[in-house]
Amino acid sequence: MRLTSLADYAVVMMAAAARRPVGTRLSATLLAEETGVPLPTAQKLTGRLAAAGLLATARGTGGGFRLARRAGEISLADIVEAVEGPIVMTSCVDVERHDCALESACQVRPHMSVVNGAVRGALAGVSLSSLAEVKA
Amino acid sequence: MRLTSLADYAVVMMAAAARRPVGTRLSATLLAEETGVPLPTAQKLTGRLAAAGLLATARGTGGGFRLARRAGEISLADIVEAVEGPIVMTSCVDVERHDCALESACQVRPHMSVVNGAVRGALAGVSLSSLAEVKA
DNA sequence: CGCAATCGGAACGAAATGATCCGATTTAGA
DNA sequence: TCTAAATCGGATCATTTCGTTCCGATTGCG
Repeated sequence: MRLTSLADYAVVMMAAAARRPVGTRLSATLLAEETGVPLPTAQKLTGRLAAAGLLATARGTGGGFRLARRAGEISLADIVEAVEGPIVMTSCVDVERHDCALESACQVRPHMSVVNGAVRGALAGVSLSSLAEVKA
Repeated sequence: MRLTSLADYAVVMMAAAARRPVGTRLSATLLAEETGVPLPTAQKLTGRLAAAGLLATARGTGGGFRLARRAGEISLADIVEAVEGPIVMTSCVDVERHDCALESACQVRPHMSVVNGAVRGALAGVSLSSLAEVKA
């Protein structure tokens, strides 16, 4: 019930990126220095974030990346899912993975879907722009 | 952003226990057979749940355990915390663990507290009695 | 045309989780 | 009172995932 430090780093990096003026050219090195995240780890994260469509990348010398969408259009859930994969409380909720010992007799599963939606909603309700604001 | 299978098992076991009439004498063996959870794992879980005050245990031949409180007074958050420890999204939220690279300059932390509360609230709002109900 | 700087993926090591086993404690019955 | 069965409790070991690090592919500039 805690998000991995990878996801934690990703959130901090994205917030730092959102604090820059839109269109600013960013690099993994820059964000690593600014956030204190180890450079190799930052590179790994940018890769995942780009693969998820949250960052638009450009290779080459003058390359780098920028936010693919406005900060207000990116939610905390998007970032977490980009790094950790789908948000699912239990494997029961995952699409077609019947490894429950009780199979269909499991009475808890339908409730889990509700809980899952509530948790995901809590994360989806927080936009990156609000995270970039300086104060609470 | 997913709870461990240990916590998953614990929820299923507690739900199975809540479905029994109040005061019924339960054992780890019984719940293991009913839920399909491996017996040693079930024993480990009952230990943690008892240590958290969710189960009242009795040793000896006629021993076993029962719910320490009414099912309506036990929330999903209680179970998860009993197995996984405190619910904290990031280490920042944890009490006095300043290992953030940015230390106090981290602008994201105050927002995390809000998110943390929202997620915890989603889990605390689900009681064990509702989980024990047969239908969604 | 060569060089520098960047992203992208692959391999390694470490930590935590999950499953298993054995010992300590307690009560029921003889 | 003593034996014995049944339970909880803690300690040990394999497995998986996470986290870090390193190296190759690609692109733009001099």
